[in-house]
Parts: sequence; structure tokens; C-alpha cells
Amino acid sequence: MRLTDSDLLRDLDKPEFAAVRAAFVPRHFPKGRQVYAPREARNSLFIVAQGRARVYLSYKDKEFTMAILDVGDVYTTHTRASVEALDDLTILVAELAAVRRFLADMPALTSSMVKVLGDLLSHAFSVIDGLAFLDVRKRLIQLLLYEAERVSADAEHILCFSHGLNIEQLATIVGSSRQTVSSLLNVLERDGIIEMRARGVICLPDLARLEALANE
Amino acid sequence: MRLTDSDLLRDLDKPEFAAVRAAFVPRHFPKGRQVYAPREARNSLFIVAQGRARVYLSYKDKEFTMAILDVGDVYTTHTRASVEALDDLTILVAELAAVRRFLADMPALTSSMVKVLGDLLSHAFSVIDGLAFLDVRKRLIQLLLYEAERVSADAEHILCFSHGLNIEQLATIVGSSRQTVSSLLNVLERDGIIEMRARGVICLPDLARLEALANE
DNA sequence: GCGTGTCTGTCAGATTGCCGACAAACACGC
DNA sequence: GCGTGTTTGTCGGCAATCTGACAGACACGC
Repeated sequence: MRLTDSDLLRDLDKPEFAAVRAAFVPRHFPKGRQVYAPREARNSLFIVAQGRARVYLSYKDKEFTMAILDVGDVYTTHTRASVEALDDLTILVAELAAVRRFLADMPALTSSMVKVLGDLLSHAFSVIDGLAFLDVRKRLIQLLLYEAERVSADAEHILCFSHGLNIEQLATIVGSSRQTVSSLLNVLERDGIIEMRARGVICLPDLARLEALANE
Repeated sequence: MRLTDSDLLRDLDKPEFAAVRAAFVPRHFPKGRQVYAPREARNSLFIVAQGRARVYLSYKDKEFTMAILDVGDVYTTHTRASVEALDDLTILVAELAAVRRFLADMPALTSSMVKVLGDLLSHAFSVIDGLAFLDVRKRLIQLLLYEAERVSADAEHILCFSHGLNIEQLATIVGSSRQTVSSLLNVLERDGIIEMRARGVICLPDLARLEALANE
């Protein structure tokens, strides 16, 4: 779910961007608080400075999680998505209109913006791809593989990651129900493909086999 | 499915944009020909000058149509989507890198680019929204309403549109199968909510009732 | 006007995945 | 260690939708 950790955050701290940096205001949200409501009029751009945020669509009492933003991730509102704080959250917010004023002067900023939008778009296409062509089981496996990729840098002997989400939240990511995801995970565990060490922690003792399942 | 008919095409013909205009090369494709293959390396931006193009994802022998581009629509590749000519097609193509070089000099161009990406993104969100929350019937009804909106300007007494697609193609738009869409359409017709005048032509004698169905 | 190829309507069977219900496992404060 | 609220596992019934099959309708060239 990681989106676009461009160098925007780092760039902003360079002296030549001081003027732009001033357009970004830090805002804090306690865990669970709504950051943006569905059809918020304002278009803004923010960078996650601390904590995680969940970007999601909702309809009646259902929710679909589009992305989980981590530190360094950049996001633009002006879509019909809501955002909520998954942990205590700090973001740097700028009005899009304000940022736009600087675009002419700072080509680097333009590239960043275009990159952010491009990454969001590319991610959205992946999501559509999954929903249109894959069943819940495959979408879940893809999610596991995706998470695995992010920790693989640690090169642990046995690959584990702590996503810190409950089954219900996982279900909103793959667009399914708690019950379905629960039983799929348990089948995978019985087959020795995953291991659920604790709530919110999954290990992948046999990555190769998981990858095979994704392609079958 | 109409995307982003920004003023890019018109803007480009202004004398001050002559330099940028030169970066766009016209290309022709006969009906049915592939315009971009799935994972084409090059990132480019094009404007439809004549005909229609279909943007779609594919997986094994299934396809999902993301959008149908009309004259004036702008599209950027660099996603995993393919594009094919739905009619005989003429597009103005520019390499993204080439366009990017002009961005600094021409803020208006930047706005256009950001708008294009933003529109694509917003459309992608709508698609996800439909796939995640609505059943085939509702997605189909939304599609009908969407098409209705585009011709409503004609203010005909009874609203008709000729989409020029067969049932199978409609099915790829709503992410369903030919059989399902066929029977759903026939149920709607029996209920007097739509009228299929000829292949590829649908009339909506009772728009209000259709809208009611969409919200139920 | 006839024949061929495509498009459409419809049915039956199988599958997927949802939902409600309920019990067991867990987390955490006291 | 106990009690309460949350999370998880599992079952059964049900609705949506897919697939394959086939017949009838249509379109168009000759």
C-alpha cells in the first residue's frame, strides 16, 4: 500500500525551497480521528511526517481501503476518498492552490507533483486489476506478497512482518468480508504457507510456495 | 467513460505554444488495431484527434475496459493498461519526457498535465468504487446514467444514445459477463426502464425511474 | 433471397463469497 | 485471577454471478 515516498519531504528542507516549505503546515490527529471527510471541498496535498493514515472509500456501512500511508508518503485529496489516522498522526498540509503558485518557479516541485499523481494512478490501476480479475484468495495472497517485499530488506532467515491490522481491516483492503479472509488465512496456515505468530503478525516460511500460488 | 476533455487541444493551437505543439506527432491506427501494448516501456501522452480508443486491462482471456476515449480526450500511458482503436483513430502523441521539458516555461501546460492526471485518477476511483461496493446490476445502471448525461444536452423528448458497442463490450466495462449483462438489460427493458431500439442503441424513456433504481 | 458468420437471449449447474450466529480465544484493567 | 469487551474461527443458508451450451435473430455479401 505504500505510496510514492518521493523525495519531497527531503527536498522541502533544502534552503532554496524555504518559500514552498512555508506553505506546509503541520497538523496532528489522534489515532482513529478522521483527517479528511469523503467529499471535502478543499484540495490539498499532504506529507505524512509521523504515524500511518488509511485512505479509504466508503459506501453505506462498507469500507474499502485504498492505501495505507506511511511516513514520507505523499497524498493529494480531491478524490472521493476519506482519510483517517491509523496511529497518532502528524502530517504537513498545503493547499493545492498554494503549492500551485510555486510550480512555475520550481520545476522540481512540478516533477514531484506529477510523480505523486502518477504513483497514485498506477496504484489505483493495480487495485482495479485485482478487483476485476482476481478472487479474494488471490487478492489476499498478493497483499501478503506485497507486504513481504517491504520487509525483505531485513533479509531475515524467516520472513515476518507485523502489519498491525486486525482481520476486519485486512478484509477492507482486499475488498472482502472478515469471515472470508479469516478462513482463507487459516487454510493458508494449515497448508504451512503462512504462520500467524500473534495478532497483527504474519510470517512467511515458504515464500516460494506463496509466489507459486499467486501465479497458478 | 469520457476523460478529461481539457482545453489542451485548443491550447496547443495557440501561437505561443507552437514549440510544444511541435512535440506532438499525429499517428493513425485502423479500427481494431492495438495502440499501446500492456507493459509498453515508453511513457507518452496523447490526445485523440479523431475516432475512439478503448483503454483496458487484460488478464488471461478476460478484459476490463477502463475508459473509452473520444475526440479531445487526453491520456497518459505509463500504467499497465493497453489501448486499442475502437474506430479508425488519429491521435497526437508526445513523449512525456519531451513535454516535461516545456513544463518550466509554460505553467499552463503544467496545469493541463496535472488536470489530466487528476481526472484519470478521479475516474479510477469511480471505477474502484463501483467494483468494490456495487453489484453488476447497479454498475450497469450507472453506466446507462452516465451515457444519458452525455447526450442530455440534445434535450430530446425521449433520451436515446448510440453507444455502438455490443453486449460483450458493455460487459467488459461493468466487469461482468456477456450473459449476465444481456439478461439484466432484458429485465430492464421488460420493466419499461430502457428500450433497445437497435443493436448499439439504447433509449431511456423513464430517466427518473432509472435514477431511482440507482439509489435504491 | 440464401448462406454464413456474428450477436443475442436463455437455461441449468457449479462456484464464490456474503451474512448472521455463536463459541472460543485473547487483551487488559483492576 | 476475574470479568468484560474485542477479536477470531467456523458453520450453514442464501444470493450473485460465472460458465458452457444451444437456439434464434440479425447483418451482409453474393
